[in-house]
Amino acid sequence: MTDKSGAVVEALPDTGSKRRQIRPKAERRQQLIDATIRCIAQHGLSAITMQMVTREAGLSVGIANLHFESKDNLLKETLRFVAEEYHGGQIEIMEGEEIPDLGERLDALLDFQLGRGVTQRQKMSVWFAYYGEAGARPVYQKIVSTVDRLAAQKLEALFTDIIHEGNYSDVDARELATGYSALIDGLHLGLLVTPRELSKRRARAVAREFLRRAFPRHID
Amino acid sequence: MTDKSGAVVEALPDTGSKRRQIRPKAERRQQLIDATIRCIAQHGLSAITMQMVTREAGLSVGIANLHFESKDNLLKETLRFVAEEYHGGQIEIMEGEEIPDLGERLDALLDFQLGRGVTQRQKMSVWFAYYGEAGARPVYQKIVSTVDRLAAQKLEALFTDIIHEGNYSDVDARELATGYSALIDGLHLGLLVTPRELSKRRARAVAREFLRRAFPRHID
DNA sequence: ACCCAGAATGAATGAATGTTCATTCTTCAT
DNA sequence: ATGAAGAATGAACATTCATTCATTCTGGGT
Repeated sequence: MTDKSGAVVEALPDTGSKRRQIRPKAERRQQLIDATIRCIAQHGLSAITMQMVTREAGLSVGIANLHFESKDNLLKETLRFVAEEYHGGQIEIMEGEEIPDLGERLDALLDFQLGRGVTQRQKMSVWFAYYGEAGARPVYQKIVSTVDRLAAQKLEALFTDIIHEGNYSDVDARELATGYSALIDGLHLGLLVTPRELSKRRARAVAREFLRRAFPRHID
Repeated sequence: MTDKSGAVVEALPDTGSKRRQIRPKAERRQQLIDATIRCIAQHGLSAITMQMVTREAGLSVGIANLHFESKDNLLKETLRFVAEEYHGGQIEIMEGEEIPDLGERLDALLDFQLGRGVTQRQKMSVWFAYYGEAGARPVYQKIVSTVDRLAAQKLEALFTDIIHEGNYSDVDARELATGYSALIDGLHLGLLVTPRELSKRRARAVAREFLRRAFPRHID
């Protein structure tokens, strides 16, 4: 009825192609997940809207409910993707036989955990946005727990190997693995919330020092 | 017009007193902040509504905008309160001369950081809910940074004293303080997201082991 | 060249939410 | 006892958002 607010939607300034394109379902899903990640990083999980995400993806609003059945589901799948990407990368390094030397493998792990890919603000924002909601949403807890547990086991196994190889005494692999994981999480948090106080370089130095104290004959 | 949905609001089941009460501004503000904390813990920062908060506080909806000018402001003030409570508690222990022995002071700090008060799910949920949004909201970053910086300085000072007293060599107070803070944050995160994998007891053991490695003559 | 399965669109809808403000009520100084 | 200051209320309003679905369009198979 109200013609007053008839703002003309004439501009699709971003994507040059106005032509409608049909693409396979898997591709569209990934496109939407990627857009969701960018939106969460920029606006936060609580401010995100479907219009925001679909516009970021260069698609129409209806498509989100076509490929994901609801906003809730899109957010869930996005978390699953990010979690698997992060933990999958870790696991690949830890169990990969490509790096025979255990000390070097540790270094590679650290590089991955505090390197370019993971510590991009975008990824960290998404990561902690979900952690923030995890207290109230068991679904999120479950998704993270599942992949987290496997990574923790692999880390413990790697530490056990190193302890054996270096004849380190007075060191508990499980406890050390818990501590190292927590340290990395905490450093990510510091990089996100107080980037002024904690540079990426210093974060790496701190983590490396932790490992050096535990495994002096493998690091440095 | 629609009489159909005329649900009779007859029940105020929670608080027995139906009588309107006038209380000083400061008290009402705290009442609302406390209710906000409980709501965030239970429903998450992104699901919170003003009706939820004011009902939890046992007050009417209008009062929130009377004492805080907007929802945004209420959330901001709630973060400020939680941040100051946590960091204030730490600082009090660290600079307090009540505990002359430095090793015992460290232990007291650890008790506070991983003890009953702080690691209640309620408080942790709130803490990380805001961290999650910090990436997208500079206001939150600033509030946390301000109090965080002071606590970091006090911790570094305490570590410096301990290093001096114990003649520890090959230890950098600043780096160690960064690592310890990150470790504690990471353990809080673990307690929140994967409580099944990480018990409070084990979290304390992990943190204590970190300190013991650094200051063996002060801890244990 | 033609057709049609189903991918993509976006205006419309209804529900939910933050904010306002006219009104009611409480308290206390007088 | 009385009046005024202002604390508290909650129905009403305007806005925003997730979801729907009638319609349009595309591309491959024949």
